[in-house]
Amino acid sequence: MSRRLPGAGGGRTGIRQVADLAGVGIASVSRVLSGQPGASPQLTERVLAAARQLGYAPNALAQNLRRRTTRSIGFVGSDIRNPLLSSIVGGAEAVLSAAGYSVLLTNSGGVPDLDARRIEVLLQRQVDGLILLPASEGDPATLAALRGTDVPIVVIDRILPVDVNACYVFSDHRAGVGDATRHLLLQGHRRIGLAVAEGVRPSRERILAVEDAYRGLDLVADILVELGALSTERGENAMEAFLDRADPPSAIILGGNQLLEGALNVVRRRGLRLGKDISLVCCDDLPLSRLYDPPIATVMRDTSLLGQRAAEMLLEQLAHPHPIEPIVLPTWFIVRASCGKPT
Amino acid sequence: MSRRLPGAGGGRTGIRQVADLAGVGIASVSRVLSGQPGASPQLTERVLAAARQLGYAPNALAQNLRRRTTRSIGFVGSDIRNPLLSSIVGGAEAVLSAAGYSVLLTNSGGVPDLDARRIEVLLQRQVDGLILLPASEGDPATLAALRGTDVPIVVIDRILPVDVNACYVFSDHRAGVGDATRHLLLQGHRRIGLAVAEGVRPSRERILAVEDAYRGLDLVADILVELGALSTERGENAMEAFLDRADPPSAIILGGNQLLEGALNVVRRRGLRLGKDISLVCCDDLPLSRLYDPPIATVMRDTSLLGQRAAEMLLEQLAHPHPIEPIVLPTWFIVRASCGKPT
DNA sequence: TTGAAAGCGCTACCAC
DNA sequence: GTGGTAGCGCTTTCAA
Repeated sequence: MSRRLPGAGGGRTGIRQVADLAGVGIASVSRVLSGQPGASPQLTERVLAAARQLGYAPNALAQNLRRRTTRSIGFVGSDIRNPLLSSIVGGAEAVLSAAGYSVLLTNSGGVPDLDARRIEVLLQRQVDGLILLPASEGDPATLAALRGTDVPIVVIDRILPVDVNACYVFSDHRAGVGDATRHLLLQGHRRIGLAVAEGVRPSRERILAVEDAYRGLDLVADILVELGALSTERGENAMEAFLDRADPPSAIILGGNQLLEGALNVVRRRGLRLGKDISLVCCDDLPLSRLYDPPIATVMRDTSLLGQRAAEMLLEQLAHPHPIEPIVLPTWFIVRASCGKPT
Repeated sequence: MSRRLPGAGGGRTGIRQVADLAGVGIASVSRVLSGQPGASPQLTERVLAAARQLGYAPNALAQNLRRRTTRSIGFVGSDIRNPLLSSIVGGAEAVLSAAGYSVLLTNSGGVPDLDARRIEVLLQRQVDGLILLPASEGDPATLAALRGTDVPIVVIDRILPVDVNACYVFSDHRAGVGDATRHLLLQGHRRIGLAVAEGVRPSRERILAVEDAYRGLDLVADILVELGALSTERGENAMEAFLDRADPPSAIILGGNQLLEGALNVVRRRGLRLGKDISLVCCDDLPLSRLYDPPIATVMRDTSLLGQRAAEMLLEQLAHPHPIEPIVLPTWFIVRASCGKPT
């Protein structure tokens, strides 16, 4: 029994209305509008006219349910407010939307448990794929959620257990931090402080890079590591921890731009001269890093590209799932005046 | 042992499988899992057990199609890479996901035509509502797309024609810029350069605020306005345009943090001393603005709050559509050393 | 209390 | 070529 009211305001305009107005079957409407071959010019014409007249747009929900694909992907990150993440998201969104995909964005705020929940929601929503930059690499709930699905997963700068079946896009943190460390060592620094996040790949790589650099110059590694979150406060704490030691490092590498502001606060507060009393290198850029006085030496990378590559990799997997080698994108060190010789 | 092997058992686990395993009808499964009253304890128990055993999660697509609501909202912005936008998105996402909504994020890159397309896509995807921060206020395609829908729309810092039927969250740009201008005038500045984006509410408000400030002090307004995009290059151009004049302004207000880096480049290149040779105020913060030498005087606002309020307003409209007054959130001026007396 | 069945709006198969 | 029609997986009457 049809419950469509006659005239305006009755039912929403669906494929049925278009078919009626054009005087054809709904199958034909579907075919024409989805550009499938095998419709006569005049039928095509009639359908198009009717659709235009009604301002018809297909209900993606129904299409998706039927087609068993949503052309949407889920992005799971910790905090979009972080310029790093937003740049990655921006890069990924550009590629994905150009390919006709929509991005479902979730923010866990760094709470692992939320990561898991958000992933479950995304999977319920039948996303076709996932791009992940989780706060932690080992959260059981997150891993369980991930193991329960078949959709392609691309992970950025994290390593998940093999049974999760993900693809990877990494930054070559070793290159940039290695160069930075070598520079510091050649300047004469012998004890280096390293403040990094806990339990994620970039931190491990950075620590290894520093160690390697010592070794490469036949020096005995003398490294102080501060593990913790990535935040302004943490930047302050770590910096103070380094400087309060009886044997403070003469150079410090910050494993994240979120730490920079805090670290600089401490430097100022203590009246230290950057590049003289203490040398500083920051991983990842900030808009004014280059213009700071003195300019902040930085380990750079193209974060937008990181997102783009992740998206491309996902699209590839969507088209044709297959095991694939991780992509490794470059980082590079830019010497600036925040690094100087030790006193 | 709840994980199903791929391919095992034939069909994906749907409500049907749960019903069969529990030996009940699918209607009962639906009722139990959506927490509707009127199911006996033992039925509930059986269904829950079966669902758990199969690792069943309802297909949100099917639910949404049937319920005619998706619990998703679309966010349309120009560039998520802009810290301002990412902070707004972050605030909105937090509120929305806490309320059970997902966010579909789109980035137009500032191309008005893309704004329109993205909105159409979101509407096809049946989002329940829209949060907009469009690049332009007057793009015909965008407005047409917006007029074609009934979903609640919340617009941030833009004004759309009344026939679009949107709700608004504004920043009180006049307060902050007014205070900044008064400060500059009281310092003795008489000619002020203002670099703002073209054709959007914040720019109009800022111009008015500057004019009002002159008037309030019984001064004849002497304002130079540079209209354009918001980018580093534009910051350079605008700054050069101001400084190249025969009668350059002694103080400059930048209507967007995207302009700051470019403006500072020019200041440096020309060897000008900020706060002495030229005074500078920037609208919206950057992580290192406060630590710059000299610190950058800034018109502040809580951008995350902007996103939160927008989200809350949308949720309100979702629950109960009704005309509602715009929300206006504060901005405030923070004097810093980049402002000084004119020479 | 429970279940069968009618769709939600669409695609794709199959017959004409 | 074209148009019925059977579902996609779910919710929600309605009847039992």
